[in-house]
Amino acid sequence: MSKLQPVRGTHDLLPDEYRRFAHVVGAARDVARLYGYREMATPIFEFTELFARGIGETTDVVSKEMYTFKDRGDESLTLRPEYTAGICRAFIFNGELTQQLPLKVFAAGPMFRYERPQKGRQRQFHQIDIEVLGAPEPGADIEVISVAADILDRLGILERCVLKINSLGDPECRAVYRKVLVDYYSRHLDKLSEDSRSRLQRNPLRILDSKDESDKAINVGAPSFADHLNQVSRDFFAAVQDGLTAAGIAFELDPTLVRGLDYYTHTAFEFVTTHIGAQGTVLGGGRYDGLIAELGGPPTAGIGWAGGIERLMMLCNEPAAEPRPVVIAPLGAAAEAKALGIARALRRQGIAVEQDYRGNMKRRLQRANKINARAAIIIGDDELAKGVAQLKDFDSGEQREVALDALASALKG
RNA sequence: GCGGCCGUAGCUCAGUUGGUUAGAGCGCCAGAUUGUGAUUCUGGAUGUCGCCGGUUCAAUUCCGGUCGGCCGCCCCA
Repeated sequence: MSKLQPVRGTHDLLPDEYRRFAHVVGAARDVARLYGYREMATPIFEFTELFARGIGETTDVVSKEMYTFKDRGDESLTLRPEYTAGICRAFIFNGELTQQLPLKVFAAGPMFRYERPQKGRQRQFHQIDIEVLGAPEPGADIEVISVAADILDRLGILERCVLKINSLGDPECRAVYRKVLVDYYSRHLDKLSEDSRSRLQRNPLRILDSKDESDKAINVGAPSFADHLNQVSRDFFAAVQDGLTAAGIAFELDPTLVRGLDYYTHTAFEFVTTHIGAQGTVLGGGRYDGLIAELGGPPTAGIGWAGGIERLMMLCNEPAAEPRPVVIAPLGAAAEAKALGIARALRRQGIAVEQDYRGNMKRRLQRANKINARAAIIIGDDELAKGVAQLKDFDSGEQREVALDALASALKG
């Protein structure tokens, strides 16, 4: 038993659950397509260097959560912990992608992070992802958030989520603010929690969001980022907010919203919910104008987000039931052989038909009922001789005789 | 990485103040005569009581470890 257990933080997606998984991805894919985003995929592992440089050496994700290993050629590889770096790498590497900007892509797939699992947090988890490269305008921020809102809406969960946005400014004013903040906290070092003291150099903006009571008290007097945004950043953030309002997308300003990946600039946003436990961020992202240059590409603006498929699954209601199949139930060797051809002809017309491999009439109808079939086509020697079948409707229980060549229209009507 | 709770049939759970064959509901399987489901009735099987070790005459029950899940922190999707 213990040997057959999946690795901690991973799990099997059984058919019922996979159906909901596919429902989430399908909805996202459909909406993304409506906005002109094209789907693509990048490898599940990359050179470790890509993530170390892209995400930031000091971030939690890079410093303690990556699945990194050496392959047989002694290369250091890492299972991707997020999608953005890989897509930016592909953008830089594949010149054709740089020819028509902005590039708008949709992607989905597994991500890997060595974290302590709990509800909504696995070591292998799955994300849907949207990126726009080569668009420095606030219109891209607005659009990308709009795609997200529409996906959540299509899944029926938008009203259970709140959109929080913040501006992290450009590198210039962020550096200034960071310094001001570090100075402020340094003056209150003795009252800071242990967590926050370690955050002070690594990611001081995080302290603003601390849940520690003592930290909260200090935060009351902390300098605010809004006061330190330069004019460019201020204008940009205002344009994003105006656009969201114009698009009819509700949002809340959250000055404590700080994303943990180094590459973010300007807009940061999250759709959060209180319905699925502590891991309430269902989708989040932001702008990363410096990332592509940092990775060695041509200076190119970027913005995007990732959504946690498992978290979205927890929140959304059951997808529409699948179409009910028809079961073909032959009796005897001759009918069984004939049924194979009949079933195939019906499937070619788009009718879902299932045929058991064994069993008498009772067993076949029992199984038909179990798989929620809508009808059964019953064929024995008598029917074979007359070129007909008994068509039994499971909901009404009624059964009637139908000519074999009229089966398709009878089942469609 | 830190703190806490939990682990009994496929599922949801009860139970043993340590003591013969560990239970229920749902589900599953088989029957209620010849080629007809679901409903009803009758019968049946569920299981190393997560795993390893310790204490004990005796452990599923107590203790330790381990694996896994969950809750909070951290972090994030």
